[in-house]
Amino acid sequence: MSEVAVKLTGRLSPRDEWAADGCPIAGTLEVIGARSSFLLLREAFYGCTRFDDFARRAGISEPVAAARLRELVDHGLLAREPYQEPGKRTREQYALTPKGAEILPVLTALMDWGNRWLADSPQVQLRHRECGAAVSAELRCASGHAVAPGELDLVPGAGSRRRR
Amino acid sequence: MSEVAVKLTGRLSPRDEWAADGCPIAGTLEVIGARSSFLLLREAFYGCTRFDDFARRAGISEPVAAARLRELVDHGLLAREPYQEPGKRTREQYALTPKGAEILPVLTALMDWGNRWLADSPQVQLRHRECGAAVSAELRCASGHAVAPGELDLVPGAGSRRRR
DNA sequence: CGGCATCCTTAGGGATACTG
DNA sequence: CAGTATCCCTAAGGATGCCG
Repeated sequence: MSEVAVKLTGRLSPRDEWAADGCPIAGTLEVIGARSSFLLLREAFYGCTRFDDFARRAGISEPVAAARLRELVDHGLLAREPYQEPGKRTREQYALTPKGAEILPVLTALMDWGNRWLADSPQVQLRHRECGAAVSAELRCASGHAVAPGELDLVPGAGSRRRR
Repeated sequence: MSEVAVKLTGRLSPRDEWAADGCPIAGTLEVIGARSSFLLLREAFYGCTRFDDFARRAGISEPVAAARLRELVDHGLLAREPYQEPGKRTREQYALTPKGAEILPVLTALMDWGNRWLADSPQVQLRHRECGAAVSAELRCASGHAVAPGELDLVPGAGSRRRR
């Protein structure tokens, strides 16, 4: 069995101090790493806004849904907002913030991989509304080139600046 | 606070039977959903091959590393292979398979989000070796268009066919 | 409808010590 | 070096029931 040439070879090896929490991947997992968090975000993208729908469609119990939704709100990925349909009482809804909306590539990449490699799960595709073509999360550089895994270097330090 | 226009509006709402395991996202999480699995895969991309390095650099204990590595091997994301440096004894190494290599967009998307939104984690960037530009996981359709979140439709059914 | 309180089970994960 | 064995703790999560 041959070795797969996908390592980010070259000058990449990060220092050992990169243990768990000193890395943006690990940091992101601290925020959305729970299974139910992924599922709730999935439902948010699917259009869920109400508590009951979140719990039912994500297939998780209400206490868990309540806890995770609160976490997501506290971390600023979802915003809880009152809304009122004419003639009805005030209700609460959960809506994605820009910070939460940018999780979409993560979910898309997970969906892509599942579609390709999991034989027992149904295929689900995102499509570009204008042209109908399948959408996936692919590696691109800022210059617009499609990037293969072997063409990557890993560099520490400042890249795009943080927003908040 | 205004609503964010990022829902995949249109004819998207999946049926309720989409509970946890009937979705490629949930399916993928069944395979790599544990925190330590992500971290081990991260290290595999960073070039780790040996057990000790996996455990130490991922910052997890040996028993956990052993359990997760076995899972990843069982699921076909890593391959355990004997290798031998000249004049030394045989050793085992873990190498990414094509199935495992395709997790890279997931990790890249997680890294992107952490770089942008987590003020307390160090910035780490992937760069395109040829041109030096920053690499990210971005949404593209098969026709090559960059796709904004609001331009998406979700469709069930066959997309790219499974390999194995 | 949108939760919270309580109780319980399981899975993830750390520490330590030991083996081939 | 590459694990295993044991023990224990904590977090994730389900079930049920109650409340404004």
